[in-house]
Amino acid sequence: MHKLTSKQKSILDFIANFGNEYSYPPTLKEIGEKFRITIGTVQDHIKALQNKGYLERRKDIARGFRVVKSDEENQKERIKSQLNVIPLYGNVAAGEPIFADDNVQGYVTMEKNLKGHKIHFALKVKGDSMIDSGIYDGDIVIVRKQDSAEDGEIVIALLDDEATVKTLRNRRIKAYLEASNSKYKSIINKPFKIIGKVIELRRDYNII
Amino acid sequence: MHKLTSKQKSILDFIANFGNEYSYPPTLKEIGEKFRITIGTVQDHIKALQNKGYLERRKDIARGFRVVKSDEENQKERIKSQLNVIPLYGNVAAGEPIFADDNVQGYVTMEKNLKGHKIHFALKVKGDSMIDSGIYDGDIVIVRKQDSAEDGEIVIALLDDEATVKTLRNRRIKAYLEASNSKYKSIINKPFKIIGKVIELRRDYNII
DNA sequence: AATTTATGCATAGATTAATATGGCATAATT
DNA sequence: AATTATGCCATATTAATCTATGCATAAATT
Repeated sequence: MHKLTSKQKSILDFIANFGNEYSYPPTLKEIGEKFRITIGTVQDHIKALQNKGYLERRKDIARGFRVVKSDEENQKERIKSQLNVIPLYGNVAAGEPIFADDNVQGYVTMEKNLKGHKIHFALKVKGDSMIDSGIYDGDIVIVRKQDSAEDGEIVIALLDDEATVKTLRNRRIKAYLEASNSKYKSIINKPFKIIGKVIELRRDYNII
Repeated sequence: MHKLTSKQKSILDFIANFGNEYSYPPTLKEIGEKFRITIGTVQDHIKALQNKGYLERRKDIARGFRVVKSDEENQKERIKSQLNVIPLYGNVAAGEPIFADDNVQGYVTMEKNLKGHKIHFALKVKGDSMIDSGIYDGDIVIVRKQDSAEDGEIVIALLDDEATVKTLRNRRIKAYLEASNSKYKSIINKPFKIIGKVIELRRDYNII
């Protein structure tokens, strides 16, 4: 891959980070002012960056830049910008509305895109009924809201008006919820409602 | 706070999300085309959004929009700004330098502050030797670099030039590494070096 | 030595985009 | 009933921005 000159790199960085302060890319003129060079010179640099594949640009479009590649720092910034901040709900007591604002204990960040653009939330796991699936008391599960799931998927279900983490069993005549702990029996004869599917697990170890 | 009409809200959303596809805000004309209204009408809507405090705009600046976010949005932004982007290393083969750039498989974000300001990295777990501690093959552990740890803490240790996840046992005469799986024996008579301590666990469930 | 690349200047012209006005109709609010 | 806000159009003007072109020099490359 073509390497950038230091001048080109600093211009690329400028373009990439301009949006942190404003919310739009710079114009040629603004770039020129920053580096005390004329527009014509800026054109040349831009052209070089395009040729080297670091920058895309829409013709005749004001501020029509798009940074394709960039250095590591910029990549990190971009990762940050693609994060989703989702609410973390605590233990939901029976009868309480699950998604009440009062229940928000904090916020968790997750990478979006990969996991579809549906609505997500996080939930703190209570109890050890899923221990054989490696989900422990106090773990945090990230959940995608949906009202159905496949056999074997770990779901959040509403049971007796309480949110609970279980494995969904869906293969026979009737769907039921299965605990991943031999101490617990599967829940077969109670009605339940699936509210989401677990897509990620987080566990914090206590730090001294 | 003034409430938005549905028209105003959809225009605000359009402006806010335009940058997801491009990397710059739209022009008045582009907004107009989207909603099949003329520029003059767009002007009116923009003015309304500005008056209500949802949108800022630079005079005479092409695409000079800036969506002013609600309180909730701002809080999320603040959370994002306190994130740390750390490298994710893959399985480190014997003899290879652990922190080589070539081994970086991606990046993971973590909330900083809480966990000290030391240097962190992430590692993909290979094998099932920690299964009884709820750490599975393919899980990602977030590690804080340090060269010692307390009894019972889960550490990343360098053993035969390979990075491995184990529980540190440190209570008797001699420290040793313990697997969390009855199939595996503890590693007592080999020299090892602690390179970090596991502070967080992440597990992705496959999404359909 | 010749060529290419990077860096720079200057300027005219074309195009894009924002602004300024004025007018009209309807719904919501006072 | 009067006022205000909303929602819409049309057009002329000004400002911002991009493009095209030619020229110059030093450094790196062939």
